[in-house]
Formats: sequence, C-alpha cells, structure tokens
Amino acid sequence: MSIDPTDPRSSSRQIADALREEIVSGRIVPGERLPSESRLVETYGTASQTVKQAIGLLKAEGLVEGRKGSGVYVRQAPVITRVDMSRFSRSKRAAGRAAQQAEAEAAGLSWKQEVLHLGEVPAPAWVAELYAIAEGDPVFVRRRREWVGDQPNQLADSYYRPEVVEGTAIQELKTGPGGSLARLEEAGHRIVRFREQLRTRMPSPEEVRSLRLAEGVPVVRMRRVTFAESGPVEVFESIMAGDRFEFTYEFDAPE
Amino acid sequence: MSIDPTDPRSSSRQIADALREEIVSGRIVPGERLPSESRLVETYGTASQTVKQAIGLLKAEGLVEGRKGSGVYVRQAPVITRVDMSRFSRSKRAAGRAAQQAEAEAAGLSWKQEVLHLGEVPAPAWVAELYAIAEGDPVFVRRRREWVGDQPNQLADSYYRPEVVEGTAIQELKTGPGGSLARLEEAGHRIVRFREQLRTRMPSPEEVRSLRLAEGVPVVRMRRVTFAESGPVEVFESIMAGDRFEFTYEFDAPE
DNA sequence: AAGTGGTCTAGACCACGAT
DNA sequence: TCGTGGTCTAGACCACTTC
Repeated sequence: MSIDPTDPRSSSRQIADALREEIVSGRIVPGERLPSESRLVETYGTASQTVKQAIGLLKAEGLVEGRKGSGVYVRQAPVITRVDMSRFSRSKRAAGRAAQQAEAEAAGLSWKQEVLHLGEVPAPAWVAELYAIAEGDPVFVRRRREWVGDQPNQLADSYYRPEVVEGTAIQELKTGPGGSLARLEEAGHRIVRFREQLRTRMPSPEEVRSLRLAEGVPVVRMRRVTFAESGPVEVFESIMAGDRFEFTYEFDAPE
Repeated sequence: MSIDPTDPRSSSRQIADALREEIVSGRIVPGERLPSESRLVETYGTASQTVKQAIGLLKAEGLVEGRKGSGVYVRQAPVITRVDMSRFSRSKRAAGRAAQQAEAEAAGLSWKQEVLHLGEVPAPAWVAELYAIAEGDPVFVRRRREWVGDQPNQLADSYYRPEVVEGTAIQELKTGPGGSLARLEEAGHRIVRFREQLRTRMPSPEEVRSLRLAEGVPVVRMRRVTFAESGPVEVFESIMAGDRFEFTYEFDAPE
C-alpha cells in the first residue's frame, strides 16, 4: 500500500493503478467517493501534486469525476440511448411522435429538442459536395440540442436545399407530427435510403460545455445523408455524447 | 499575449485556448512544434507548472503530443481506414485476400495480423448469451492484433462454438484464402446476415500500450454477430483506435 | 553540452460543499 | 467552520533528443 521506488512506473501511475484496481474490482462502487486527497497523501507519502496527477489520469479515462468541495467519485454508468435503423421506419413516423422521443419516454425519461438556430447559412464544404452545389451557397439549417432527462445528449444540424423546405414546417420551430422526414414525404420526396458515417474523437471545450460532458468522455460525430429517389434531400450532422449512445446496424450478407 | 487576471478562465485555460487558436487557425500546422515550455513561461509570465497544465489540456483533446527531449507537436491526421458493409461481400471473399488487406495495400501500406491467442476459453457472459450457452462454457477464440503500416489498428477477438470450428483452418494460425467466413461457408454455414454494435470510450492503460495510442484518443468497441441460417456462427469483438477508423452504413428506408 | 518534456516536492490560496 | 478539490508558485531532478 505504498510507493515502490524500484517499480518502473511513476509514483502517480502507481497510485492511479492502485485506485483503478479498487474500482474495477468493485471495492469502490460507482457513485462512491475515493479517499480524499489528503488521505491519499498520508497513505502513499507523496506530495499532494502527485496524488492530484494520479487522479487526473483516472479522470482522463472517464473513470472518476471530481466535485469541488465534496470529493472525487466513481462515475455512474449513464443511461444509454440505443440507436438502430428502425428509428426511421415509416410506421413509427406515421404514429406521430419521433422514435427517439417514444423510446426515452418508455424508459421514464423526458425528451425534448431545443432549437438553437433556424435559417440560411453558407454551405460547409462537405454539405455542398453532397448537394452538388458550391461551398458557401445558401442552405437552410436546423440546429438543435436534444435532451434526455435533464441531460443534453447531442448537437444536431440538419441541412436542406432552400427550395426543398420552402413553405414547409421544416422552417418552423416545430416540424409537426412525424418530424422533418414526414414533411419531406408530404412535399413529394419519398424517402428511400440512408447513409450514416460515424467517427469518434475528444470534444472541443465548446462541445464539453454544450453537452455538459465529464472529463474523459469522447464524442461521436455522425453524418447522415437521406436520399429520396431524386437524390439527397437531407444532410445531417450530429455531435453525440459518446457515453450515452450505442449504435446498432444489421444487414444482409452482400454479394 | 499575456494572462488577463480579470478573465474568469484560469491561467492555464487561457494559455491552452490561445495555443488552440494558433493550431485551428493554421498558424501552427500539424507536425510543427509548439513554443517550448520555457518560452511559454516567458511569454505568459506564469509558473512552469501552469504551462504544463495548459499543454495537458491540449493533449487530452488529442490536439498535440509530447515527445520527450524534443518538444510538443501538433498531431498529424492519421491514415483512416474506412469500414463499410462491402467488406463482407462474397465476391471479395472469393477473390482470396481479406478486404481490409486489399484496401490497405491499395493505399500503399502494408497489412498484417498478429495472432495473440488461439484456443478454448470460458465464454464471457455476452458471448454465452448470443450462443445460448452458459457463461463459462468453452468457446474457441482467435485473438489477434491488426497492423496497418507500422501501427497497430485494432485488437480483435472472434469467438466460435467449438463444434463449429472443429477440424477447420479457423483453429490454425492462418485461416487461408477468404478468411474465417470462407471456412465457415465451406463447413456448410451459409452466411446470411450481420449485426454490428458500436460504442466509444477512453482506453484502459493496457489498450493504450497495445494499440500505441496517443493521449486524447478514444477507442471504438465493435461487437459483431455473424448469422448463418441456423443462427449465430461467429461472435466478434474489437477494440479499435478511434482516430484511425470511420464507419459507414447504408440501408433502405424501413417500413 | 544544451535544451526539452516528464515527474516530483512543498508549500499556498480559493471557491465550494457539508455540517 | 472545516474539509474538499482546483489552481497556482517556485523551484528540483531525470531521461531523452538534438546539436
């Protein structure tokens, strides 16, 4: 229970490893407090900075989180939103409320979308490419933040060609029953196909703030293209809290 | 170009934000060195620890990496492996070499798999559930590490029911042309469907070592079930370097 | 040999939470 | 009021790279 100077691992690493072992073995359970910094300084006989660094390693792994004035706690597993292909089914759309909303409410959690921006912006390069327009050409964007319970879950941007959303509720605060896809279909764009692309990375400080991310939590960037028979009708990008989503895709063996 | 004590941001945060701005604006390009710590101490008039902490923030974001004895450098964008559903196509399998290998070599990079373990192990709970056997029942596992160029890319485990792989090359170091799926089909298990599940999180220290991950790089955990008509014939789990993969799925609009 | 980042010491002060 | 983590100071030593 003390630092071994012959160990090739640094002191802070030895302390971090010992604490991690306490956590993964279940001796300190999620929600429980770690020994206080001063306690750990006594235990290991190092400077307080060394203990702080050890705890910093565990924070960066997403294992613990500090609450100032209170202590360092083992993080609880968050509620996970399971995302799969069925969320776009026409039948769910017909049922009115958005699939994600129904899912959250079934789990006893509230669900809401907060509209952050609504209007025309210059098309980013990747959006322009998909719509075969020039970068900077005007596109209509719906930018919103989704909440599940009292936590922001994702920052989502939907881009449309202006002529496609002209006169539809997609330009309004509320898109109405069935959401934007229902409105697109009403406007004659029969939805036939989706393409989703996923990446992960650490968040920017701005994203940390906006999604209230704990330290050591990555984000997923999802980009989606929604195709009607005529071509892409919706281009979507979302930054999602990496610890609150799981993605499932199922497909037949291709020839 | 100095610390503003009236700014609500901490000193280290102000320094980190200033350096990040230099990076995202392109004034310091990928591969280039940040000003040295002592230089930054002069510039900002803080203690060296404060500069170290600022740089620590940028490391945790995956923006920069330290090379000891040399400096702190802006990270280069790594080579990205694009993973999509076509990698399982029967025609590619028939062509012999694994799809990922062909892709890497087309990009001028070597590709190899290093077999880490081969043999029976007690089934983890999630594997047992998929195979409808008891946790701890024996399953045959192929554990390997995949390299693209000189970098390890993923740690992959494939689990099989022992009677399925009995007498096949799946039990050997080399599974032969077309890989394990080709062998399963030869053994009469016609592959009909796949289900993939993705999550992201920060890596354990063990994973950092094994995948040679830089600080601030998350991992993706992919789980896959491969179905024959009779049911699951391969259960797969991979820990993938989050900065070296992009996942694409395409599917028809479900009813 | 000089410069670099990585780690550590031994303190200090502050804002905040719990009591 | 006291304990807590978060931030900072002003150094030190080491391993390593570069020259």
